[in-house]
Amino acid sequence: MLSNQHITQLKDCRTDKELKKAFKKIASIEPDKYFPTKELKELGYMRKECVSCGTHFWTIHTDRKVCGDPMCSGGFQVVINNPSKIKLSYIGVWKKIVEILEPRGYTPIKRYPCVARWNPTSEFTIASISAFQPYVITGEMEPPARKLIIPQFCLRFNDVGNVGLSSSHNTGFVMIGQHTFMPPNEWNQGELFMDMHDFITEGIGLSKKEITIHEDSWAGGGSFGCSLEFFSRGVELFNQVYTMFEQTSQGPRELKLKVLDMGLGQERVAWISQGTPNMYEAIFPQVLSKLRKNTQINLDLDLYNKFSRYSAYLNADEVDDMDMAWQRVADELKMPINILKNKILPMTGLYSIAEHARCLLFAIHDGKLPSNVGGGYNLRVIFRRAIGFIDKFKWDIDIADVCEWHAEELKEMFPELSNNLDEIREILNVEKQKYRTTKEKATKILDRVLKKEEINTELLIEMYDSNGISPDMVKDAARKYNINIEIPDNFYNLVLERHEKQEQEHATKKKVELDLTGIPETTPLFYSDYTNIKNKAKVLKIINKKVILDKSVAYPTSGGQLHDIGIINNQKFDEVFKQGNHVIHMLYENPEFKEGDTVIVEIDKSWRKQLSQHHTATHIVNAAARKILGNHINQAGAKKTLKNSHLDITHYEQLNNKQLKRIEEKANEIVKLGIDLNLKFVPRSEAEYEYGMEIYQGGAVPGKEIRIVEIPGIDVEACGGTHLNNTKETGKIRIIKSQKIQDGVVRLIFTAGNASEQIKMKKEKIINDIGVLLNINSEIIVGRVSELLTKWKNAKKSLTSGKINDDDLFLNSQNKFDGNILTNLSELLGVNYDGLIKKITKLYTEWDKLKGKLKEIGHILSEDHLRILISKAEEYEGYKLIISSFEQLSQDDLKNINQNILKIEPNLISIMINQIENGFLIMGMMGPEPKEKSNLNLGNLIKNCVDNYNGKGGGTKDFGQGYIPKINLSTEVIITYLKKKIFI
RNA sequence: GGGGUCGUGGAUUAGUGGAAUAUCGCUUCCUUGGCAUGGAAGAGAUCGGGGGUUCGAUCCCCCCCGACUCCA
Repeated sequence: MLSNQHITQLKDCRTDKELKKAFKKIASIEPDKYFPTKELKELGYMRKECVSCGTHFWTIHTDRKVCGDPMCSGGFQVVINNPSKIKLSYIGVWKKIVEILEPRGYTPIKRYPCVARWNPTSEFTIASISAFQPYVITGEMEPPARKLIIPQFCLRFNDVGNVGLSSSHNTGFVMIGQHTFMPPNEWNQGELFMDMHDFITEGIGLSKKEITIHEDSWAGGGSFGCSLEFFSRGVELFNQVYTMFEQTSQGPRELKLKVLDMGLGQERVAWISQGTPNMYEAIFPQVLSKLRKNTQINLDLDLYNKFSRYSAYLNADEVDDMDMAWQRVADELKMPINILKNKILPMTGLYSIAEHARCLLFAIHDGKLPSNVGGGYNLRVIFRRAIGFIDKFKWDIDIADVCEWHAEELKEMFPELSNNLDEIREILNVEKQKYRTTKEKATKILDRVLKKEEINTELLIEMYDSNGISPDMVKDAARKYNINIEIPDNFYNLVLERHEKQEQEHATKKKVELDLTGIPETTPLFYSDYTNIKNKAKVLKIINKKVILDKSVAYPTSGGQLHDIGIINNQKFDEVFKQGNHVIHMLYENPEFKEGDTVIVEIDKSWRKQLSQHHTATHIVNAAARKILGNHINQAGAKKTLKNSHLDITHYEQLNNKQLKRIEEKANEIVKLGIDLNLKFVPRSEAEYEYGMEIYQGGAVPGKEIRIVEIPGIDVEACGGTHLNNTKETGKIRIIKSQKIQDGVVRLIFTAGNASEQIKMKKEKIINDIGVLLNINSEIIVGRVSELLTKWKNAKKSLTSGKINDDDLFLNSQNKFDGNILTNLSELLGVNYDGLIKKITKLYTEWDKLKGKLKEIGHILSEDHLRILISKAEEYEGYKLIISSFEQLSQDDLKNINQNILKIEPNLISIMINQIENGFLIMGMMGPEPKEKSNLNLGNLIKNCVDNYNGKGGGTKDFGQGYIPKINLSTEVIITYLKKKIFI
């Protein structure tokens, strides 16, 4: 179909963008070849070129000069003289398309989740075709039907700022897809075009004179084709993409499977059909009427009617200066900007709340939680934007209520949304609480900063980036202090620049790949029975110590499960990994066999068993967590090693010990039930149909046939790992700990089988060791350690105060404790299990030393002794000056003694020399009065002194300390030197 | 996935390479018939945990734990 000349033109296109551009040009030169021009002409359309933007378009108006784009044709004109003859409700749109297309051979199918677990390239479903990406498009998977229509709820967050403000933006919307997957000989472009054209004219009742059709092209993921966009009154109703070609290294060629991708906005069609002032009024009228009842806001639909024609001017993406844009709209409407804003903004707030609530309802229902990272962040942003409006206008609205109203309004079309409203309410409550906390924190920070610092751009960026305080918030808060804040126009660009700079510094490493061209793929033998640990195989390739066989039982690291280890002909391999579908065994030493030889592979049985136990346990824990915590639990990641396994689950808060215990109990119940696992390969579409999209817990899985791991009645997942034959073989599951690894994701770390025994023994050993250390029974450990901590603190205090309580010198608590000893100690001491022994040992030895020290220097610290020292004082500038000498004390001791002297007589100067094994410590302090008035600077004096003897030290005027290393020197000499310096 | 900020008595926090701030709360006493209040004294800080650098680390460096936040 493509001419040689065009093939040459397209061949060098490397990006989708280049492809799209090049192909658009080619198609526009020969429209008859690529577009259904025959049908268009028969319908009476004429081809024209827009004088404004140059796009080729089709119309039945002989005198029309511009295309249907709102920029060229002057905004939306949906409301005045509404063109639609048939009024369709929101759900009515779907019903109507079913009514018209089903008899023409299209199968209506259920929507896919808007959280795209099956798709490795995208987190959210962003278009109806996403449901079939990538595997249907690549031909790896059969579509549910070759000709179908689907009401697909999609999420797009790139235009959040425009929602509510413009009359037609959404973060969540239904794209009704018309899709066909056809070999070239069955491809009938004209028919596909006519089906939709008939829907528009017959189904919605738009006359041909209301329709403008643009020629365009499309490219994505290496495929490309041309497309027709249908416009009416400035609104793009849908885009019908005919994907016919693909780009290969040899150049472009016709696809074996031609894909029709038609996406029609259900919201837009409902809008144009009803001719409401904006889209929102058309799509959720019941929710809006409830919101209006709650808020009692004045509705000026007539004004909105006019406003909506110009709201495209307020597109935040294209407008630099928002105030100017508002002025422009105000000018068009010939009214003062303030009045316009006061009337319109509450309405836009209400629309935003309604729209965002609907999006949250779908997204959370489909398994995404608000979070500070990943796609969840988008949910947080829209939630906070909605709450922002509620706060701003002081409305009494609970977003969870709004979600419930949506579920009700959508029940006929999407009944599933009503299933877990309570859970969604709880999730939103937690999210609201987080928002409140953050906002309070922000207020505090602002208050502090405004009192103290000058606000510059640098600080604005800093506050936004690390505390989420937007410049607008700063401006608001600054008003109270009568401070004017300058916000640069390009503020958000500055934030971006800052990120780019930081991110550039972290370049990523690229993986080295082996050249395996021409080598057959390895047949995996690890899918059937995990106890199958040995096979005969032919050596296909040897690269250094890397061995590739024709088939192998050895499991390569994948799906979060660690590889097997074992032997090939008595030679050890300690690593197995995968490149494509080749399994590569990494030998310890150079192989003694050669390519073409027949060898025996055998893997380590207990290693394999432990990993299988951990893997099956992971599925069990996942199911248990969902049973205990709710339907919002999905797997967000997992890793199984020999030592333990961890499973990341989507949950909105840290788990407490009680919840962990319940999950553990539930998991062990499942183990005890002794359920046989069902492992099988099933065609993908069959698996999805039978078990639902929840099977993709571990993420996307490639292949026409996918392996299903089923624990009947408990859990079904698409999974390639090694699994047990019966849940009983898992052994005891122990949850070791949980941690929140990011907002909305909690990690459960647990063990199964022998690893559980190891953990149990390890814990027992720790408890035993502590018992031995303190020479007590385990039941009083907690009481005793807690006592130790208190008495350790007290003893430290005794040294500074000089007051000794004899009770602190003995440990005698007999308090019994019957909870989890290690958990309790961990919390008490602020260390994890592994650090317990070390910490307790440290506390004990320090306390023991302190005891000794108290006995030793108790008399030094006694008031009598200190008074004796004071009585030996000399006079310096009218103050008492003490120079005293000690032996074998620590720097802290000197500090304590000095402090106690100053407690008795605040206005004196005290210098101490302390001889220790490695030399001398010097310390000096003075009271507040000499600090104020004396000429003596202790820091300088001591620095001078230690410098003189090759030591080091320093300090401030009223405090100095230093160290002189061991040299042939005596305390007296130092004292003499000091005195000489003081009394010059 | 990539960055940033923060972690100091029960709460909110100041602070800095050199003896750990303040406010609220708490305890006791005084004032009053009692309460609110007022006055006085006092207790309360493993400066998130562990390493390192240093004569000296709450402060600087590294690792871990926890909280928050921005971007894709």
